[in-house]
Amino acid sequence: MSMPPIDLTVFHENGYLRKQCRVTDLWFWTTDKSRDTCGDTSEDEYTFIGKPLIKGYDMRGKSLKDAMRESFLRFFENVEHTRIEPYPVLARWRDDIHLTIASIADFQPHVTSGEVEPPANPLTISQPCIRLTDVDAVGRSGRHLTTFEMMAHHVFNRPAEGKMFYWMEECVQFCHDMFTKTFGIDSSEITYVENPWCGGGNAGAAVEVIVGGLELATLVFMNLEEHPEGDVVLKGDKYREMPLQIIDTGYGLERFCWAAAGTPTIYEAIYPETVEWLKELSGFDDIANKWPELNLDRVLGEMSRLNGIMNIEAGVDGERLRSIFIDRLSQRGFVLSDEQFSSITEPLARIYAIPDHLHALCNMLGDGLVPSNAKAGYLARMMARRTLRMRDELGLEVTLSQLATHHLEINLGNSKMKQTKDGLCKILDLEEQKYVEMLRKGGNVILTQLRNLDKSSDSIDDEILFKLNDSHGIPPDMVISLAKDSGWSNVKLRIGFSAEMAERHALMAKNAAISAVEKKLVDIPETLPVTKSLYYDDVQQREFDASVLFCGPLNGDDLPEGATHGIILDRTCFYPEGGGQEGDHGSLSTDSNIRNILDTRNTGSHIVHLSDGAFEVGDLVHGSLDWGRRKQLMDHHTSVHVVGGAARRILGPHIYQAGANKSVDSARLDITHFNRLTREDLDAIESMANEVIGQVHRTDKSELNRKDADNKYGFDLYQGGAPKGDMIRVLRISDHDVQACGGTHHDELGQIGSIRVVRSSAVQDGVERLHIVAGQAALDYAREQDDLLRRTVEIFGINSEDLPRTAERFFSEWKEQRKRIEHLEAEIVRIKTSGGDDSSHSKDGVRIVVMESDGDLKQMTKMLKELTLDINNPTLAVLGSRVGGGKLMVAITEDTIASERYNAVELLRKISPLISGGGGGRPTFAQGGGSNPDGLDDALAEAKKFLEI
RNA sequence: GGGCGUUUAGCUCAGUUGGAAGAGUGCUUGGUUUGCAACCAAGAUGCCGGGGGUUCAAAUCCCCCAACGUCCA
Repeated sequence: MSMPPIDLTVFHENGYLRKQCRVTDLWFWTTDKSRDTCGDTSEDEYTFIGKPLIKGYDMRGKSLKDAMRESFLRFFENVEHTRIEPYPVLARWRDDIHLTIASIADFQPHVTSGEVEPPANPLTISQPCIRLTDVDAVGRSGRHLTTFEMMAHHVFNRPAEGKMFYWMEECVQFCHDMFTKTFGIDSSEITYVENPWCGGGNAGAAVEVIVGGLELATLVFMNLEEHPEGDVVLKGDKYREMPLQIIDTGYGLERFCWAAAGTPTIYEAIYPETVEWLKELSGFDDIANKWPELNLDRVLGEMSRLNGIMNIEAGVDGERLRSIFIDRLSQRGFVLSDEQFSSITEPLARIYAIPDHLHALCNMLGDGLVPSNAKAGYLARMMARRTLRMRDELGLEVTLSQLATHHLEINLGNSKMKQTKDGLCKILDLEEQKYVEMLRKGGNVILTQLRNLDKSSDSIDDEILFKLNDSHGIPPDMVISLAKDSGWSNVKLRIGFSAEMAERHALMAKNAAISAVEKKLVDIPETLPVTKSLYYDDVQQREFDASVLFCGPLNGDDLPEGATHGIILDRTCFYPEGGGQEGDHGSLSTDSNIRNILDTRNTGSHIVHLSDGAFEVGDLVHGSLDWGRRKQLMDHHTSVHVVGGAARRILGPHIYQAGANKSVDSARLDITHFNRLTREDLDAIESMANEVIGQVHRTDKSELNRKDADNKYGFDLYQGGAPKGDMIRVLRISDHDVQACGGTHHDELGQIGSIRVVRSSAVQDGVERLHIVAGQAALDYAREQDDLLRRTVEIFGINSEDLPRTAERFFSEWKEQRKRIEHLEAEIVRIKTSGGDDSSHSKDGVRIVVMESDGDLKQMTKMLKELTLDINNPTLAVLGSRVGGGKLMVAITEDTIASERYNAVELLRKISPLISGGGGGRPTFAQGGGSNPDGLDDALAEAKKFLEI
């Protein structure tokens, strides 16, 4: 069975007919009897350019968006939907995506899986989203954006429980009423296209709403899940109906604005001030004025209409596309030369893309993101770099932070942001510095790579271009333009190169996606009851009684030494490794048996005790915790929260936990920050942390359902990653820090004693690791440091306060003396080689020296240098040494009769076999060695014999 | 998380096939000129990121580690 037709009363009542599109074969509903395309095909042009379809919205830019959004939300409020505040653009509650890419993403995975109740039902929202997949088309296509708001109404129905709010009929009715009544669009302009949707294991019927050739909304009726026994087949996969039936709609706010403005591109509808400003800054009017006969607005409108039907995908060959475009334009009476086309569209594409990119960047940084060279932070860096590059290509004399400041004022006024404006500007200034540094370094690399390339060459090797892009961040077209500036005036980028590079990246990503499946720790029967955890009720509990439910052999490579069996009990106060906190150790015993527990881990539902021996299922055991260890782990874990809160208060709102580890010896906390931390920063954090444990007596632990937790504390709660399940454990340390955390924590902060932030180190760009010791570990650390100092001071026989000065004196003296030794050695060499002893002979105007030395290679080299450097004393020198199996060196004064007459390599090859070795070098300098030092005398004698002295 | 690249004098960087560690700049001294980011000469400055291996011989080739950079997810 496939999808049945979508046949709704609302269509019939409004005079709609069901037809099949002759281009896409999709079924669609229209009021126009003669229409035979669905509206969103390569033959359906935009009808609203210059002729707005939505009347009564004369404003532009931010006020247009505000008005449009308000109208939408109010419409749905009036029909019993609850308005929900938008979620952040950084999807902190999810571990599968970095950015919020759709309004439904707010409710995935927990609400859509049915595990968690939605915040309201039905609800309406306008969710800012960022999608970077089409980033290359932004500015060029006239309609693509990386940042947009998805307006939506969502419904979560549970028909089996009698909770059915509404479904297709009502949904489409709402949609139709809104378009025709609130926005005054004529029914004849609207087509409803049936196009089933599937993705991520779910599927359902869906309707695309096309207005004036532009898709303004998609209504998805998600009621199917992938299942091998499902009876609905979609694109080859089987699906069955699921208990939760969701209406997922998406209305493009910016597209509404565009349809209301009728501007040539979407960018002029939503960022008019910025577009004007950038045109002015870049002198765009001068370009336009070069061809007064061109009516630019009409050309742009025509281009936009063309764009609407040409469907530019990323990676399409730019050159080819351009010629098609110019052809199509001329068919429509707009004759442009190649030059005209490029010099208009290229700067415009950048002018259009910059505000879009700034919008994404400001939103991401506003949510507290720190740019980085990895993970989510990289997305911000990429947007910053793209913006900077376009700025440079346009020749704009503004900094990135000035651009952002402008954007914040004009397009994001009154937005609620976590990051401060100063913080945002500081981050962008740093990004600009890094960008400039990258360009500077890249310039050097280009010159080095191209050194061997002929100046008249017209292309650069593919491999060089790939490497410059992938390793040094210089995109191919920038390489070309820099190369042109440096004298390779003919080089061009091969047509289709960028597409090839994208393909190559896609292939690499595909290969990398093949990942290993982890082995299960133990094979647990599915029916085993879930372990009851006792450690939350009383974190001080050290002893308990329980019965053994399961005992089996352990699998895996990372088992502690001696661990053989995994034991599952009905209840336990052993904390399993989780949230960066290591698992508990201790023992389990019966009257006759005692086993050591070497680690404790979690399989999701069961807590596995890693034991050094077995028990029988049904045994009653007494559990006993290694309390010293647990206390220390709790000291560290609770300290990490205290330190994290202190870092946020001192360094700024962008501080977010990027990872943590708590072991017995120390704890590590990785935080997002844009700079390396100084000792002063660490001292300030440390001081505040200790103040907090002095002032705040009790920690506040609560268990909330997710809906209430989100509501009460927001998404900063999920510093330690996205937790699973409906119930969230929250640890609150007064106003200092609130986090969702499943670890074990002290009830009284005073238990920690003291906290030391020992040092910080870099994890990746934008992430700083704090090394923390607390409680007994802090004491141990202090003792260790004292001990180090004491032992060092004893060696020098001084007081500890004199240590730095003394160490410095010793180091500089050592360096000085080392140098003096070298000089003295050189002096010895001079004395040895200048004397007229019997090792020196003269033959036909060439001094010949054959002697044994006792130095190493370096000293011998020095001696040879001394002997053969003087051009006025042509010399051939042979030195031998017994060091390391025997060494031989031959040197000849260059550019003299000596070098004409003798060949050092030849001579060396003659004599080196006598010490069982080989060697080589240049004609005037050869060296070799062997493994028979006793043959040295023979070798030197052979040399003398060969030289006839 | 994966791929690639870089690491050499205080700084910016060369270093070819494994065979005598370099340039520019800065520094010190002397001279010249004393409007100078001037000129001339001499000089000092290096665990060639760390560890292991191959080799008679490694800045150079191989392996491991680290820091930094970069592209992709």
